Amino acid sequence: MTPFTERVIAIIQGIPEGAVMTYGQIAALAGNHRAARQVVRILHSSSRAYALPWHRVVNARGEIALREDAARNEQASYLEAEGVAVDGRGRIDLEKYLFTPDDSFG
DNA sequence: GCCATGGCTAGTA
DNA sequence: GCCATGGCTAGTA
Repeated sequence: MTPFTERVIAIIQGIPEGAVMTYGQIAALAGNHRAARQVVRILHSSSRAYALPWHRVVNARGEIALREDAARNEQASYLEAEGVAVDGRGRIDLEKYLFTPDDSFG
């Protein structure tokens, strides 16, 4: 486990219920703003092992990024269960739901 | 070589 | 729509 990966995992574990973060935002916070795709890889391979709230991660446009319908529906229903509104095309309003860790430190 | 991205540009209306 | 990106991993030697 590299430091970058550890930071990504810690950041994802810190996303609160009812909020989302983007791949690029997580990568930037972990120290490399260009490593968004690595965040994808980590989610893909480590979500289960680390019990990550994978459903709270969306792309920069506020859309569910998963390809398969079944998986998209699963993510949408997890989000809605937490109070995050998802429209028919899998879009989330980032103005409302984006979690920016800086907020916590007022 | 993979990948659940992101940012920019061309092309349409 | 295109394609550069980058940390990681599988597969070979």
